[in-house]
Amino acid sequence: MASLRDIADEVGVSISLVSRVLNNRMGSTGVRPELAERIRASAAAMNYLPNPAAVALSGGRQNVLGIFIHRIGIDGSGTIERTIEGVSLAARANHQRLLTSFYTDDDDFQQHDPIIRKTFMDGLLLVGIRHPELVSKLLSYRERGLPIATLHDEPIHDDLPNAGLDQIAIGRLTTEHLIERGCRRIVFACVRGIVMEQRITGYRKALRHAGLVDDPELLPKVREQTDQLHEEYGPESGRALVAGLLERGVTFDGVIAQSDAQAIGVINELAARRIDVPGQVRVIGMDNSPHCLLARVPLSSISGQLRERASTAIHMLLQLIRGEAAASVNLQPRLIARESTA
Amino acid sequence: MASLRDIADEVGVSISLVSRVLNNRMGSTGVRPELAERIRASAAAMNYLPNPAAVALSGGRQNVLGIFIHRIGIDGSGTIERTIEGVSLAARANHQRLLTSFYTDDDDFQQHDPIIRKTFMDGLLLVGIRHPELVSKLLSYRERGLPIATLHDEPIHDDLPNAGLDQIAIGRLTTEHLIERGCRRIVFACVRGIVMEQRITGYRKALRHAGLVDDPELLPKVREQTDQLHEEYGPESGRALVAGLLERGVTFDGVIAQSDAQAIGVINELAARRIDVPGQVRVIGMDNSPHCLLARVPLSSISGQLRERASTAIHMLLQLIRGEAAASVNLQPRLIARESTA
DNA sequence: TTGAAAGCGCTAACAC
DNA sequence: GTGTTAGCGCTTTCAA
Repeated sequence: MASLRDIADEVGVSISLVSRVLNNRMGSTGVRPELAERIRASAAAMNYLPNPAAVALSGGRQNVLGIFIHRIGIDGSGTIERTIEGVSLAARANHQRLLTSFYTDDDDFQQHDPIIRKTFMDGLLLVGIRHPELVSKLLSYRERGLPIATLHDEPIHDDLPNAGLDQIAIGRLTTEHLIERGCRRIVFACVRGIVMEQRITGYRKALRHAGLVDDPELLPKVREQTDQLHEEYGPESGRALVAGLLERGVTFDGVIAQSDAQAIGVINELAARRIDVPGQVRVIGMDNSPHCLLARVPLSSISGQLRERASTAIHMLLQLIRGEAAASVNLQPRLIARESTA
Repeated sequence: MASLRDIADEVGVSISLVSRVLNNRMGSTGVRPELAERIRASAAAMNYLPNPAAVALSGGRQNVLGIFIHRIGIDGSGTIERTIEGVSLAARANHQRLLTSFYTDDDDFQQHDPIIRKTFMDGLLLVGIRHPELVSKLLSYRERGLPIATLHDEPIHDDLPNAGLDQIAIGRLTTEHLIERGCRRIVFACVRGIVMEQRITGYRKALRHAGLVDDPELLPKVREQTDQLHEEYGPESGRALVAGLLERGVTFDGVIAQSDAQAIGVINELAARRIDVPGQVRVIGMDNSPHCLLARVPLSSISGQLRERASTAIHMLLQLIRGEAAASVNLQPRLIARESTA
């Protein structure tokens, strides 16, 4: 574990000179190029790497980003997996270490309070479900100088930049896709949550543009008894949706589900009733999860671009840390067509 | 950001005393209880928390564990997700911060070489697929004093303790389960990899115990052209398996797949051939992934106990860090029966 | 029972 | 151009 002192001794110069050379912090003055070269060579030869604790202690950056994750997406959608991987890669590319932690709710988040400080991390990235109850807490961290960015569906506050997804485009693209494939009566499943309105806006836009009617019957509410978000997006919700529609005598030739699991529930229920997918009804899901390939009919879906969003979020956070401004952005989703909408 | 000096000033004692009191490092001597109390009270009031960089720099622990993850399990099996979550919870419970990173192969792992040092972490936990090529590298880190534990299917080296799974039990329990449900000719899919032999041992044990014949035809090799492990465990491998068996005229009434995705491929192919599951053939998967509930017939499976293994691995690593010995262990898998083996 | 002082490895202001 | 010095916040010996 070579230190600056080792290099200084070997080259025969002072520690501070070595530090300045290796950090390119020469201010207005210079170094003799050949000396600088010898210093760099020695550092390389000794496999020198700054002691992060010492750097941090002497007032510098830590090069540590705190990543706090709330379980997102339903089990198996791969959402967390891809997000973490994306964050991890982006952090590595920017020479940042990651301090990862999971939390389940706002109470649990508060437990982390002690370590949410400048002494533990340079900035904080919140991932997953928004917790509006946390806003004041978060703003107080920010007041104390800790930069914060989020990776949520929607920004949680104007001052906390977010890497989101264009929710209107999700509604529009999925609907356009089904229209293109010949659907005329397209069901758009409605779950609870802040993004639904925008998705429906996109849905309606596409309908209007194609000159199709916007029948309220085609906007059925998915209402599981439970409060578990997870179940509202699960396969059972899809089965119930189909059952409800058919019971009410609603006719339809396309279904846009709010998750892949829900879409698979839809497909399974249709199959149980001998309704062919995609022959009689086309079905599309959301998330482009690994489930898509395991469904009895490979499932079309729309991708949340999680790796890209993760990378974007990291860049935003780094901007904030550098003292630059950063604004929320919404990435564009990408539609992946498979057999279920063929 | 209160420091020891702030507390010392307020109480009117020296910094070193405060340090010793708060760390309970009084050696053989003592403090006046009431003084200790005042120090502790002051620390609490000031919301004091040690500066981790300073602690690390002055030679103490960092309370940072490096977690290096190789993508494991097939996409969507939730393996990584559960593992990370388990590791994260266990680390938090033990007041350890987590330094997470992903790697894709041994070359990529080497890229991390610079930060695999005592100055960045107290210990290293390797998660995912074993890379035997890395053993010498890992041992060299260990020589330099960095404790290492692994969370692999199999230990990678005698000196690197591993939190594994009883692979014989996997073979035995799945087979016993199918026998119990009345199966007499049970197919056991054979993929490549180090654990297969043990799983087959378990399979044979169960057969023998039930007095069933061990027909080599029932041990078909899954051999995708590709080198992608991922495909060897994917749904297509399951479809191909069934197709191959039927082509060869092999009769069977049970199938044990090596992953849930493979099992779903098996079920889908059987369905395509109008063979009823579980009526004519019972099928069981492995991993107890979220896929199980999305299959057209809810899939029985066997759980890899990832959260428990993660916790075990963290404890092992902490033992090593404390200078204690730690030995590899194998946890017991747990069978979850669902409709596909009813 | 308590305090003083050195040192962990680094940065940055200032002096030469 | 380069070196000296102080200091970041803590732990730990040693002295009182």
